[in-house]
Amino acid sequence: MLDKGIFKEPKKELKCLYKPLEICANVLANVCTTDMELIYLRIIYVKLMKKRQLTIKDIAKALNISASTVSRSLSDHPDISQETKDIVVAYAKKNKYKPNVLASSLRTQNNKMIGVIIPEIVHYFFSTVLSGIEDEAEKEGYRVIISQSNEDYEKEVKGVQTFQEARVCGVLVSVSKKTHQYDHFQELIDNEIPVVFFDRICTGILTDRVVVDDYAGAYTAVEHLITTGCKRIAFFGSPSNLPISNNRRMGYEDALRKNGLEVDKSIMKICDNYQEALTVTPELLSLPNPPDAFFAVNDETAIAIMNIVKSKGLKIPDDVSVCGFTNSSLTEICDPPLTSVDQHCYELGASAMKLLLNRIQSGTNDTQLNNKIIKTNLVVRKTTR
Amino acid sequence: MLDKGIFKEPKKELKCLYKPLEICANVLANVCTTDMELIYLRIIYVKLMKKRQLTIKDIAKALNISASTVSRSLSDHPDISQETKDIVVAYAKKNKYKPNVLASSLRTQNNKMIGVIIPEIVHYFFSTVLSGIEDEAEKEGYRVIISQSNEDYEKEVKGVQTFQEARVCGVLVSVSKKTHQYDHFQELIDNEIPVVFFDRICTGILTDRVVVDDYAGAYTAVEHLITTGCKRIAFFGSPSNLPISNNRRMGYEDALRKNGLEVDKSIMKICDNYQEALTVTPELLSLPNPPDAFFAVNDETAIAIMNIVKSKGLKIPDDVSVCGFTNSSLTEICDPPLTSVDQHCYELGASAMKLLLNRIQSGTNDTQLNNKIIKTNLVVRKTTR
DNA sequence: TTGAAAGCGCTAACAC
DNA sequence: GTGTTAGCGCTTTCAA
Repeated sequence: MLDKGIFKEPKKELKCLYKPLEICANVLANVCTTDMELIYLRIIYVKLMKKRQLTIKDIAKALNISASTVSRSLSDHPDISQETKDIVVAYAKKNKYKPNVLASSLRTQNNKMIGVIIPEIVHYFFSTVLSGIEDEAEKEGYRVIISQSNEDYEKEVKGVQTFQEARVCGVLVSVSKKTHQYDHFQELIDNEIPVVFFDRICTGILTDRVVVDDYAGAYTAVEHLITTGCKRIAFFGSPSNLPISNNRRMGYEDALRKNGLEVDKSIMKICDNYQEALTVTPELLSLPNPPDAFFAVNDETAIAIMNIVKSKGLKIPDDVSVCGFTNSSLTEICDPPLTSVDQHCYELGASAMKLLLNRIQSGTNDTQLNNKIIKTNLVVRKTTR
Repeated sequence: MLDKGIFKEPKKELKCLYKPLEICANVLANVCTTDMELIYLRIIYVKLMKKRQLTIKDIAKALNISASTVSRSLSDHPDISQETKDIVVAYAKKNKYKPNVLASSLRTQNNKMIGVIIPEIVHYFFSTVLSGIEDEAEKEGYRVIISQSNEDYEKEVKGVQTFQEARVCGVLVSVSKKTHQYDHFQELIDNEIPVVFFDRICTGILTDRVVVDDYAGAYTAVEHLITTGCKRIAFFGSPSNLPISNNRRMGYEDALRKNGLEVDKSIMKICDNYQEALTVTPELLSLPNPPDAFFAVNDETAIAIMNIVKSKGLKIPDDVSVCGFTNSSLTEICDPPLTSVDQHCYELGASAMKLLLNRIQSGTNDTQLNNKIIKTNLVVRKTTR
C-alpha cells in the first residue's frame, strides 16, 4: 500500500506549514483509497520533494559519511583523503548540488556580496562604470547588488539600509546630487563595512576614493585647442557644488593662462546639457567677438554646440573647434566625430572594485586611505584641427 | 608571560571564534600587566564588540524578554501586546537594529532577492530596462543582483549557477546572442525558481515573457513614411536568428504591401550598426532609383544614415526621410531630431519584474503562461515629413 | 500574551 | 582522517 513513512521526512518543506502539511498528509494517508486520492497525495509528495534542494546532509546520508566530511571535501580541505574527496565531489556534481550561500555566509559571517549605489543606471557614464564593477566582481567571485538613488537622498539612505540588512561585505557609492548629509555612509564605516566612493565622492568621509583626473583632462584638452590655433575658447561647465566641475574649470583656466590667453568670464557658462546648450551657444556666437572653440564638460553638450554651429553655416573644425568630455559612444555617432576627453569609465569601475576588494580582504580599517586617480586622455577626432 | 603569537593575526581568526576569543580575553585579562598588553586587549575587545551587529538575542537580553517575543514584536505579530511591541520597536530603532536577512531567508526559505541576466549593461536599451527592473523591485522590497553575460554562453550559465547558490527567488533573463542551449534555464524552472524572459526571449522554455510589439512598431512606422509621401523605403535590419528582427522586417513588408508598394529586396539590407550603415547607405543612394526613405532597426543605424544623407547634400526630411527604432536618447541629440519607434524600455523592465513577482507570490507553476506584449508608439520628430 | 526549543544549511573546534 | 557537536540569527510550533 502506501508508505506513510515518506511524510515524516519532508517536514522541513514549505515555509512555516510543518504542522498543517503533516496533518494533511497523515489524514490523507489513512483515508486515501481511490486512485484519484492517491494521485493527489503523490502530487503533494512530489512537491515537497522537489522544492527542496540537495543539502550536505543529504549527500552525507547517501554516502554514509558525516556532513563535516562532505563539507570539507567540497572545500578541498587538506585533512580529507583524496579518495573521499573524489567520491563526494563526483556525487555532488552528478546530483547538481548547489551550496547554499545564505547558510554558509551566515555561518562564516562573510558574505561575498557587494552593494553598489549609483544615481542613475541609464547614463553612458554610470552604466559603463557599473559594467566595470560587475566584471571585476565576477572575476573574484563576488556578487553585485544594485540600488539606484535616482538622485534622491531618501532613496540613497534606504539603499544603504538594505545593504546593511543584506550583510554586504562592502559598498561602492557615487553620491546623489541631493545628498548633503553623510551619516548613512558613516554608519557603514562604523559597522566596519568598507566603502569606496567613485567619481561623485564624499569628502566628509574618510575612505578610499576613485576619481577621474578632471583637471588634467581639461588642461590637455584646452591646450590641444590652443596648439591647433584656437584663440578664444568658450567653456561650458556644471554648477560648482560638485568638486568635479571645479576641477575641470580650473584645468581650463590654467591652460589658458599658461599659454598667455586671457580668462574671459563672458565666454564661460554654466551649461551642462543638450537643451541648455541649444540656447546658450547662439548667444556666444553672436557676440561681437565670438569664440573660435568650445570646451564642454560632457559630450551631449558638445554635440548641441556642434548642431548649433553647423546650423549657422560655420564649418567644424575650420571655423569653430569643439571638444567634449567623457568619450562616450556619442562621439563616434555625431558628424563629424567628436574630439573628447576619455574618462575611462570602465576602468574607473574596475578600479573602485579592486580597491574595495583590497580593503575587504585586508580587514577593514587598518590600511592607509587610497585615493586613486584615473588618468584621462584626449581622443582627437574631427571636431578639432 | 604574554603569548604574542595570539596577536599576530587576529583578523582572520575573528570569524567564528567567539568562544576561543572569550576564553583568550579572560586569560589575558588575568595576565596582562603592561600598558601595551592592555591596549592589545582593548583592541580585541573593541573588535569583538564592534564587528558584531545587534541581534534579536541582544535586544531580548537587554529588555529581559525572550527572543521570540522580540521577533514577533518586530514583525507586528497580533499576539503581542501593543505595549511590548512599542518597547521593542523603540529599542530596536534607537540602537539601529538591522535584521539579518541572511538568517531570516535561511529560516523561512524565502529570499527576497531576484537575479537579472543581461547581455550588456552599457546599452541604452538594457540599462533602461534594468532601471525599470530595479525601481519596480525596490518598490516591492526586493533586491536585485545582476550578472552580465557579455554575450557569452559560458558566463550566462555561470550567472545562473551563482543565482541558484544565492537562492534567488526568481530570475529575469534576456539571453545572449551566443546561447543556443537552454538547459541552464530549464534547471531553474525544474528547481521551481520562476523565470521571466524579456526582449531576447527563449522560445524553447515554457515560461512568462515580455516582448516589444516589433511587428506593429515597424508597421506603423513604415505606414507613417508612406502616408507622408515616401514611395521607396529602404530597410536596414538585423541578421534573422533572433525573432525580433524577423518581426520588424515582416511589419515593414506588410505595411508596404497593404499600401500597394512593392517589396524590393535590393533596398533591404542586413545592417544594424553605425559602422556598417556608413558603407551600406551610399550604395543605396547611388542606385539608379535610390530610396526616398530609410527605416532602420535601431537609432544608431538611423543616425549613420542621416550623416551620410546629409553629407551627400540631400535634405532631411525633404529629400530623404529617416526613421529609427528604440527612441533612445540619441533621437533628441542628432540633427534634425530623429523620428523613432518608442519601445518603452523602462516599462518593459518594470513589466517583466511585475510578472516575475506575480509568479513568485502566487507559487510558481500554478498560473497560466503570460505573454506580455509592450505596445510601441511612433514618436514623430523632424526626420520625417 | 509570552517563553522554550528546534531547526534552516553550513562550518569548524574539538575529540577520537 | 573522520565524526560529533555547537552554533551563525532568525522564525515558529508547542507549551504554559
